[in-house]
Amino acid sequence: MSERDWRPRYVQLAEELREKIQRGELPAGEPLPSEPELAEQTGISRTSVRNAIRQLREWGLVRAEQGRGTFVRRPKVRVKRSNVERYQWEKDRVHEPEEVRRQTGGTEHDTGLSVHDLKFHAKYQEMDAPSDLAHIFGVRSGTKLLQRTYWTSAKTEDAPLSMSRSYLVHEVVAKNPDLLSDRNEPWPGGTHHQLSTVGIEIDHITDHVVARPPSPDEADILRTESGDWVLVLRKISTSTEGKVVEVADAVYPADRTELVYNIGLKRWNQA
Amino acid sequence: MSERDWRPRYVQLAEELREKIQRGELPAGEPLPSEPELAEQTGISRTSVRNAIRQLREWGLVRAEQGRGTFVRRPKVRVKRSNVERYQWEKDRVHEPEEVRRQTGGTEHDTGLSVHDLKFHAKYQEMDAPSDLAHIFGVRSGTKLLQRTYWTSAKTEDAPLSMSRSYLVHEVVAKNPDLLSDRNEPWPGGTHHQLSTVGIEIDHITDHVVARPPSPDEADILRTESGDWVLVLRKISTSTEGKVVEVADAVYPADRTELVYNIGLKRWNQA
DNA sequence: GAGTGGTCTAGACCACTGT
DNA sequence: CAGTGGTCTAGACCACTCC
Repeated sequence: MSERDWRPRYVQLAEELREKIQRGELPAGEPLPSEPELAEQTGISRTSVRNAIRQLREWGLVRAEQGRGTFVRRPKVRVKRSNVERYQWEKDRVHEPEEVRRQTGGTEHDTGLSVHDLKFHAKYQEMDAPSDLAHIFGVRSGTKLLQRTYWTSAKTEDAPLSMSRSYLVHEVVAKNPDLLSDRNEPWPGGTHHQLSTVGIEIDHITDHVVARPPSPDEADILRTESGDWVLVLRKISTSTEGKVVEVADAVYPADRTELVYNIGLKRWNQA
Repeated sequence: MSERDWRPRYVQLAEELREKIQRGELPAGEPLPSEPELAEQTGISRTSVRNAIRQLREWGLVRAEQGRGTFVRRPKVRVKRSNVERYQWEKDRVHEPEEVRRQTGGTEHDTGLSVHDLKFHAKYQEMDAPSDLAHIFGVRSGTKLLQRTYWTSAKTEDAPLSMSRSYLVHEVVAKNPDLLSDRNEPWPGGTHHQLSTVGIEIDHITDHVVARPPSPDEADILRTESGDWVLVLRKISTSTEGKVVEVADAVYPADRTELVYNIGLKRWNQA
């Protein structure tokens, strides 16, 4: 006598399919049986079958494609971002000769893809500081900011995408008019070099990491599935004079991203 | 003549309710109209109303409670974890006198809650190293590990919860038998002090941050909503001798957590 | 017991994909 | 064109909460 299974039928079906997928019985890329087929096989209604499939989608195991079928997703390879090393690398790059700086940008360094795999987009806009940014910069709400939006689109499928917004105090960077136009992007040497042209050196950077559901435009650019989340990294850069000079928000698809931070500790015997 | 709205009706309803919530017309804590009520008001079926509400749940805006109603969630306050400072603090604490070490543990430091608000749980188990952990520790698969599971449950509502698993190589810590039993938890001075009793000093720590849907037991302990994700932090500690001595996985509710990393950069003029 | 959300059915039409 | 997933209806019964 086996015990009665009190779980809802759609949960039971979802679990069955999950096990089949994880045992490799339904390999990645393969379609599930169609919804009417599953309904007939299991003797439950199509609505409940759809409920089970919705569960599998929330678990990130399958992806439904309109008119084609529902397919087992291949496990996402997470792209590692080591920001401690990356930020130092970006800073060091400023004193390289221009032809070296031209060869790789931050994005290529992030993704490991070459310039040829990526399309780079940049857009500059002026805006009034909302209260949270004003507070971080230590300026009054409504102070003019330069907002720079960057996104990359990959030519190859399954490549990691990203989207970021950077904020600078307009008055600070306006000393060099070249910094105000997106026609100068991609700037060889990146933000560190841009800021160095107005006499700013960055002393330290603080990363703030949160995860949340994507906004509609983020979902669009990153091509996330329904139920996916994004990792949001707010990078706050402080100059050697102790002023916050840049705030940058980067948005990554959470299931394809791993952030790595290396932290050295003081030795006891050197205290 | 207004244009026809081609979006599905449940999406339209979801958007309408989202706007009402964000305009404050439906304040946090208030119930939505019941499902039959919404169905009647809008003239669509209850199934479609439920679809709209599912959308709002995925957006994290509402929470459904069986038998009571569907309520507007109050925006979650994120608990900040500054691991750079925290890890150094934990290391420094080892050389404090025992009565000081006894007063606060890592958990209290994390959450800002006092000992009285939290129930602390610890469980030790032996296990054979799975291949990923074996690879990190640099030992053979199947090597005996000590697995330590910690979780806190809060007495007050809405308090941040957490759950973590720590792994040590059994042979390494067995030199001090006190380290093998969970009856000695909470250990004054934490892992740094525990390891110091077998002659180990930690030199640096690497944090690996990913986000994913919770496993069923994680969802249970953290009381996450369906559709919520968790932040998983894998902390890898390396000794002054260059060996990985501890791997610890901490799981946090993603919508209540913010991780902060402070990164100092080398000065140009000191190069 | 009345009202809530959770599960479930047996249909229907639609938009999209492939051949 | 047939077959897929997406939307939608009009019912039904259940488990749970609160009075």
